[in-house]
Amino acid sequence: MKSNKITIHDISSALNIDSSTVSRALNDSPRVSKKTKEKIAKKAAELGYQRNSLASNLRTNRTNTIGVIVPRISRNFFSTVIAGIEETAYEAGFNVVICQSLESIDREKKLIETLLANRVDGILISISMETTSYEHLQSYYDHGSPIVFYDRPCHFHNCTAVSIDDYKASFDATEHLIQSGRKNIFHFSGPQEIELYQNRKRGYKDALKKHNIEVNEDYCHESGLSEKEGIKAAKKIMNLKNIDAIFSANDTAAIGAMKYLKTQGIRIPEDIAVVGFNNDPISEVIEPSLTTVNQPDFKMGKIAATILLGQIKNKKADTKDQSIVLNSELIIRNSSIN
Amino acid sequence: MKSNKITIHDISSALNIDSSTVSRALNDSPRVSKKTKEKIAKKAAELGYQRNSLASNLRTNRTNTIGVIVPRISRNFFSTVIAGIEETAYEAGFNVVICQSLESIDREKKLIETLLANRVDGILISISMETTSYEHLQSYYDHGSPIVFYDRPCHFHNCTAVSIDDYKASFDATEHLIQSGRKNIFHFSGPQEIELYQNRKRGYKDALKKHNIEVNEDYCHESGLSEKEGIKAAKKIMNLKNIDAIFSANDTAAIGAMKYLKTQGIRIPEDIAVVGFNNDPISEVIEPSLTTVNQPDFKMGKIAATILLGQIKNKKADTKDQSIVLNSELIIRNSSIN
DNA sequence: CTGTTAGCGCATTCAG
DNA sequence: CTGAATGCGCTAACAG
Repeated sequence: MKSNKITIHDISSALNIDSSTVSRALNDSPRVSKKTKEKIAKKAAELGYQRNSLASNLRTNRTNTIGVIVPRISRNFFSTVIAGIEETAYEAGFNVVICQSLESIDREKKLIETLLANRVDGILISISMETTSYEHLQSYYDHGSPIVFYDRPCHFHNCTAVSIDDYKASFDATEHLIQSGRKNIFHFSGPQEIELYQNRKRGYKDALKKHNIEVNEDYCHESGLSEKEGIKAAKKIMNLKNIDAIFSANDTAAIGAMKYLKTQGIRIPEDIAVVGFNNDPISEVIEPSLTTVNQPDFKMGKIAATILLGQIKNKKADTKDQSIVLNSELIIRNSSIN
Repeated sequence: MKSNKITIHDISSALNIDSSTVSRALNDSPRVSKKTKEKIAKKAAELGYQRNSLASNLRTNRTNTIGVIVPRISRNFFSTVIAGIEETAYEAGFNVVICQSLESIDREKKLIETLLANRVDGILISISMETTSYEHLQSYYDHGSPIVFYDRPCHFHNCTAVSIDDYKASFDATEHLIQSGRKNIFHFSGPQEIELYQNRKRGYKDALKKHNIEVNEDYCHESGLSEKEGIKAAKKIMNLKNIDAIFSANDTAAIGAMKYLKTQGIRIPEDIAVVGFNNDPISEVIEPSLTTVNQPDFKMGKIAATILLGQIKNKKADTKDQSIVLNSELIIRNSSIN
């Protein structure tokens, strides 16, 4: 019914202590005696006081909230990253606002504006697949609040980016396929405007080169990362006839492809070996023959959040780490290709 | 660098128009002439003015934000509900704060407190599996802001709940199994303190009764809804020996069970037919023999959000709809059990 | 249609 | 250690 209209003034007058002291006590300022603090805390509880964070935020110009922009929360990798971010933020007393760009640059722009308008103290962002320039981040950056990129690396001023070494992971994955006897390796890739996909493709190509395998551009399928796209790519593979392995930038696409290939009587991994990127647990359950580049998801969230919170605290310190690279791990699920 | 310190006063003094008029103009009040509005809009753009919503929120005691509590964002059903909520809210100019309870009542409590502290204008909640009483919602409710339940029905004051008819859907699903010749139907259920699971179990039992099949309590497995639990239940089924069908309250559990059963040489659906609840798209792809109760997810989000926004607008109107029931649909994926 | 006045609830100077 | 005074930026009476 009636909103809890208890303010610091109510407890101030009830106790005959000035509201400024009450404010300090409630914020656990060292400048208030323990005794007074206790008295105030007790009264506050008694009256059912709840701080009005809107007022507090206005006054301090801080919201104790970080914004997280994620391409899509339903993707397991991202929801696990979010779990890591939340754990870290909650422990530090920060709130988390999660927004999904749905891989759309327009939507991403709007979200940034909204987060700016809501004065979040910092942003963690994994840019959308459509994002190739960062002007829309500029206004936020100018505002002075920190931005940390995760998963999909970016170069924007000297903002920190937390990611794995996509080049190396791709190189290793491709080399793994080569070492298990494959030569005609197809690659599912994404938009080359995005650094992540560039790096992965480079890793793929360089592994081929190292082993003196000719790079065939027809073997690279650039597209989105849905199961549907995986199926489309698989059809392309069927037409090529001689493909004996797939290195996919994404599990979902890989699963779609495998599903289709199986319907065509292809045995996996015997006929075509598959390595996917991103560790979706369904792949483990459903496609035990899918070898996977396992990315640190939860850990990535924790680390990215920790860095962001650090930057929020030392507003001044502009000595930001340029980039943090985490290790990934190749999980080989089916021994038959070893 | 410097935060955009442009306030309405800056544009007020630049134009020699009082700040209150500026405020009105910026809010598109009908009480300001079109001419003045244009002049103000132009100057605002020129100076790069951005409203400080913190101040606005403090003044109006509204945040134009709704809170969404969801058990787990990674579950496809929920992430699609969220998509529906977001679409509706964004169109209406509202922000959405998504929080996951992770099925924990403690966490749910904290989230409610946080949302209350952040003065969201309304809450959409699908209660956690641990939630059997609603005291923790009381403080929020007392505050006067509306709460709408979705998916998992609740009776809390006269708050609206949007859900499907779980009883009927379960009845139909079970009857479908019976009509395809099954008699020993196992049921994966959840905590019976939760209305949703009660309803589903009732539907299951009543369908059996209607067809004069004895209800065997040993055939009901009450537990969480993970794949792991599905496997556990499947082991129980193997011991029972005579089970020829499963009606699961959840796709994920059903998939886990199917996976295990297959490893045991059980053919699905020939030996054991399976119906799952919740429409996880992976089930369609991966387990084409899994028949599913298809719930309206996106639509549910849209409807729940629309109702909540309506209640936020007509603060006074306490004539809340008690409950909204949406239709579900049985999607039969494998014709062999018809 | 526009200006005047007065806070929203809190945190932070500056005094003591 | 505590009190008095001030204003964050905006909006909502109330006038005119």
